[in-house]
Amino acid sequence: MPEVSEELDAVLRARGLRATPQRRFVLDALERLGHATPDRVWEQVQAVAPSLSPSTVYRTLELLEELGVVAHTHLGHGAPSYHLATHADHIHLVCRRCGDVQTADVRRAQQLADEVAARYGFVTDVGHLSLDGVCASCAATADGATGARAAGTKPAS
Amino acid sequence: MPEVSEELDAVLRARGLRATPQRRFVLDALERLGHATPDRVWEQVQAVAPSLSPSTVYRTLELLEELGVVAHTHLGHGAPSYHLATHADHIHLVCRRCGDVQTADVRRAQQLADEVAARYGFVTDVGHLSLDGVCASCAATADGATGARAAGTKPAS
DNA sequence: TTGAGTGCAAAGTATTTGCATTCCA
DNA sequence: TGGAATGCAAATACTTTGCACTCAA
Repeated sequence: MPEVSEELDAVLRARGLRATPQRRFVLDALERLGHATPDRVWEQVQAVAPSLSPSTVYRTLELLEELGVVAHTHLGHGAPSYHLATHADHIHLVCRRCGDVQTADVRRAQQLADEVAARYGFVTDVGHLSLDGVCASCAATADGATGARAAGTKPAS
Repeated sequence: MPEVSEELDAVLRARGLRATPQRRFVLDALERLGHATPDRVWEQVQAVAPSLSPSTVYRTLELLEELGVVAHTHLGHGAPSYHLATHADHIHLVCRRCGDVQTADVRRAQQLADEVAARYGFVTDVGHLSLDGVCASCAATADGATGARAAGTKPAS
């Protein structure tokens, strides 16, 4: 039994909102996926609740975000990626070649945020930080040197 | 007379592509704007070429990116933001409250990229780096402490 | 019981694509 | 002239919204 669902019930109760199975399904799916677009979440939820509509996924994710249970980032192309708020102590490395997203625990990210705060007064949300680039396996596959720009005329992003 | 346009002609010729006025307009607009969404570029271009269609803006930006003349990042919500490739030596600070985008020259960004490369083999494109957060003026306006999450139920992003 | 929450379908918004026409090389 | 590039409109993808029905409290 996922602990997040328990937390969810508590948070919802605290706000006088209703704990519905749909909301649990969406949260469970997201927990299982780690990070995912609304579309992927919907796919995943279909397995346990075939009638749950995309609208509900969008509405639920928005609500969960407002409640501070989940957060989202804009990785690559179009769809935003959601993940548990408790899962926010890392940054995302998004490969523009294969579209893969890996997480990284990087201390320097905080140093960067600190510097930006000191010099520009800008308060960075480190949890939403994502780096665009090329992952290790893609860099190995393609001809590392020259290919970077010329090779993929149609990058993932 | 913008120097970028001269460079554009050269780059296009080198690839056997045609130098059309539309392509110059798009590039000029982007140069003037600094960084902008396809939509904003189109708006700007309307002033000099009212008949230029949105499709052409999209196609041109895609081409220019492939040519390495411009680059894009995903700032806030949906629309990608384009900027000149020569303009890539900075990172973006995107305010989720007011949507404003400011640029910052931060040395630590490179250090962060270096650490990620060393530990994960991930090659970061520092030019695409953007930080999500709250800008100085917004932080000052809203109640800085508690309000961060509770206040704006509907953040810009 | 009763109104918050859901499902469905229609409406938006952003971007892409097909094709006939235009015009750069 | 000949084919690349454009403009227009239709097509897609993604997300939001209106409304009647359902069900958690």
